[in-house]
Parts: sequence; C-alpha cells; structure tokens
Amino acid sequence: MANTHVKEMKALKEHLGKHQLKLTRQRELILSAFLRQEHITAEAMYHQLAKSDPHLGLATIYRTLNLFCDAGLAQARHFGSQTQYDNITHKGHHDHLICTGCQKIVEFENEEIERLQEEVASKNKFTITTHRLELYGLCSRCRH
Amino acid sequence: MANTHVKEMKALKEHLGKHQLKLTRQRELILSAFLRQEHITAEAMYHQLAKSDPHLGLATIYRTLNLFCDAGLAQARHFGSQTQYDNITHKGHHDHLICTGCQKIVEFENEEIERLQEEVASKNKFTITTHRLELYGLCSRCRH
DNA sequence: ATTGAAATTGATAAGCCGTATCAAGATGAT
DNA sequence: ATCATCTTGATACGGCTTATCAATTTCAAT
Repeated sequence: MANTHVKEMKALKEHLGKHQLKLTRQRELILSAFLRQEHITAEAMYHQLAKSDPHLGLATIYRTLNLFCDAGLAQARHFGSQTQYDNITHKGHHDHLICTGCQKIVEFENEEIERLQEEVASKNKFTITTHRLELYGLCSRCRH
Repeated sequence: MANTHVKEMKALKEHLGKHQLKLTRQRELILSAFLRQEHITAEAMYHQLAKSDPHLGLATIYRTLNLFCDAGLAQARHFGSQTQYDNITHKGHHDHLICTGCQKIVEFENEEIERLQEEVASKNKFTITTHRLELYGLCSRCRH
C-alpha cells in the first residue's frame, strides 16, 4: 500500500483495535483499492482485484466493505438492485441530470442546493453524511 | 373504483393504449389501492389486498407496480433490501431524509430546492419530468 | 353477441445479491 | 515460538424480484 491514504489506514487500525479485530493482507489490499474509487460495488471490486489476487473471495470483499462502513470510511447505498459503497472520505460530490430519452447523464454541482439540504436536515435534527439527487427528464434533442 | 383518481386512471389508460396493453380488473384494483398510499412495497400491497382478493398473485403486483412506473404514476426506490414504490401523484412530490442508523424516513418538501433544480435543468436545456432527492444521515437519537 | 388473436394472470421456478456457515489458515499478544 | 482468537475462501442458504408457461381474459373485428 502506498503511503497515500495514511489517514484512512490509521482510522481503520483504530477501529480494529477497539473491536479486537485484526489487520490482514486482504483488508489492506481492499482498503487501498477502495480509496481510489468514489463509489464501487462489491462485485466490481471483486473483478478488479481478481487480476492481481485471483483467490480473494467475494465474501471477503462484502465483509470488508461492511467493515469499512462500521469504521466510518464507507457508506452503503442501494442503487438499482445492487449496493454501492461510497467512499465518504472522497471530496467533490456531484449530482446527476439524466435524460430518459437518450440516457445521457450530465453531472452538476450546486452549492445553494447543498446548503438548503443542510438546512432541511438541521431542521429535522439530522446529520447528513451523504445524499443523492437525480433529475430525470428530456434533453433538448430528445424533447423534439 | 371510486370516481376519485379519475385523472390517474386516464393517464394509465393512455399509457395502455399507446403500448397495446389491456385494462384488467387487477390493474384497476391495484391502481386504486396504490393511489391511497404515499409509498408502499409490493409485499405490503399483497397482504393488504389479500383480504379482499385472495387469489391476486404477488407477481401481478410487481408487474403492475412496474407498469405504473412506466406510465409515470409511480417511482421505484430501493431501500434496505426492498423496493418502495412511491406515488408521485400524491399531493406534489416529496423528498426523503433517511436515517442510516434506525431506517427512519422523514418526508419533506422544499420549494426553494425545487426551484433551483429547475434552474439547473434549464441551464442544461433539460425539461424535468421527475426527480429524486434523498439525504442520508443520522437522526438525533442515532447520532449518540 | 361471438370470435379469435394477443395480452394477462397466477403459481412457481429460477436468478440475483448479500449473508451465514465452517474447516483451514493467519494474526498477534504473551 | 506458542496458541487462543480472528479471518479467510468456498459454498450453502435466504430474501426479494423476475421469468416461465398454461389457462384465462380482454378487446377489436366481425
């Protein structure tokens, strides 16, 4: 593992220590791969890691990603029929504008909306860890 | 079926007509039940309707709720291990604040956010038909 | 009203995703 | 280095949703 992601490694070790869990080669490997992504599914990571480590089991990936959730490094989010594990240490969230005609996806960010989301959350005494905003519609070409 | 929900019935018939689909007793029944809810799972509707119609199959409910999604009356949302079908005709769209600790869902509406969404869309020359906004986090109880 | 092609239904098998199980192996406190 | 404990990998299992298919229903054309 590169000496980037030192902070996250430290956070993981702290969690492991607190819960009498052990640091394994697999956990290091999966953490390293996970931190390079903004979000990933267990299956996708399985295939990705299979190249360098063909014997890494899918169950181990699921277990480890769930461990990262417990450790506060990841957050599970259900999307389609699968679970996306979001890297919550990753900055720069973006939202999506999706054309239901041609499936084109435009990414955008809007600070004002983010601010209002925080406002809604605090009004309800929630602490937001992540969010998802998707606007569905037709792009100019598909409207005609 | 009561003569409330006439508009939605009309929208469904229009969709059916366009796609060479047929209006059945089951579809009417399920539409009627669906429109009384803000959101519901297929399983929940199955049990609810079993009382008045014990032979209505679960597969039919899934198929019909997916049909409603195609017809623009419903929107599927994956939550936990199940799919929630949201009634998007229900007194305006509402968004969700979801506690990842206890699974509690708080619904909210925010005109200002909706307005900003329109703004983002028009900036990208999109016409929005629907949207989805989910804020994930911890409620006050689960934060501790 | 009857007919008949096409769609729909209900029952259930199958599929997919994620978790549980468990023997074999790895870890780390002593 | 030892050894209790945790972890892994392979796979069985379970929950949710979709696919399959024979029987039934719908609806447009008689």
